[in-house]
Amino acid sequence: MGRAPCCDKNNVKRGPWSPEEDAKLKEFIEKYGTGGNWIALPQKAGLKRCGKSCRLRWLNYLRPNIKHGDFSDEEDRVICSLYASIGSRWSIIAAQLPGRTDNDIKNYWNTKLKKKLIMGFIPSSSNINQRTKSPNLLFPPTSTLQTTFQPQSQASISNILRDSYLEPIPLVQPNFMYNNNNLMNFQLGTNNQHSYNFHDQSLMNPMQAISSCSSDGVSCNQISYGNEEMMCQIPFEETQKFTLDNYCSTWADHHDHQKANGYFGNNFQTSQFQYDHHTNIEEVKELISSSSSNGNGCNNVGYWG
DNA sequence: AACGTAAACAACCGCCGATTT
DNA sequence: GAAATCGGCGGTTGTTTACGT
Repeated sequence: MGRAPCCDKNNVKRGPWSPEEDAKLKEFIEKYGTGGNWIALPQKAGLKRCGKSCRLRWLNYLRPNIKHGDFSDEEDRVICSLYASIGSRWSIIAAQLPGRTDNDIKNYWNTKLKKKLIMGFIPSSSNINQRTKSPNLLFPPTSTLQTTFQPQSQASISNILRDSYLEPIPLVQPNFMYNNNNLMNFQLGTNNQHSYNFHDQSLMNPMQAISSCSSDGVSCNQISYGNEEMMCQIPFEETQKFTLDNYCSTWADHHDHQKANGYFGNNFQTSQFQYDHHTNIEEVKELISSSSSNGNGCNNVGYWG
């Protein structure tokens, strides 16, 4: 049995939003909120729109403090760095850039940033060597990665970016501490500017936890921007296994293989891919151009690249 | 000025996971 | 436990605008 459509497509308006519709939607949400039900919202607000369409319009355009255009160099680097580490998880990337929407970033990446990268307009990080000196989860000094493919010629943009070009940013450079209960505190961020509150007593997938911090600007209650303590607690014994070298397979051991495919890429397998720290920017460029033919630079390695 | 093409952006589609019934 | 429902996400498509010839 197929899923029922969210609205009667014959009875809803589609296409660009008029200023009147925008005003109606904005006024309604500012007055009553979304009520946690986007499907019912358009009728209540007097709009002949699909609920999903209203949600998108609000999140991407009408909600307060949205920024459009004029991405800074710093934003460019954040986007590239995150893309390098997590791939096209636009909502997560957007969560790191206040005022930016996933749609905006996605469009920006697809239309401009990739080209900028190819043209060499994005400066590589000055502290790229520092990362190789400091141990952390996702950027170990030397490492093998669990991937679903091996030939470097087919490596994703992400792997190359991650390894050879861009600095890690706080999201992917967690600090680890142990508390009295042999639980590891997992601190994301180095300056308390961006921190996360999440708690999971099991070996967890950090990306899954982070993804719960959506960029919707309405429901997110897990991101904090203050000095709050934030932690992700992982049982001590699990931290022994918590390295990039074996993280994927460890995670897969604790969860079903189907999910592993979801998190680490389709047809997850345990063969290893030694990645080359000396990959140069020319290869990045090549990969960008070659990956554009399959529509997604990180198809092959799922969330890790 | 008219046309064609590329770029940029907004919006839609369909799938997935979580939650509710 | 199964089905229905919903929100969220990423990929794709459609439309508008800018630019070149």
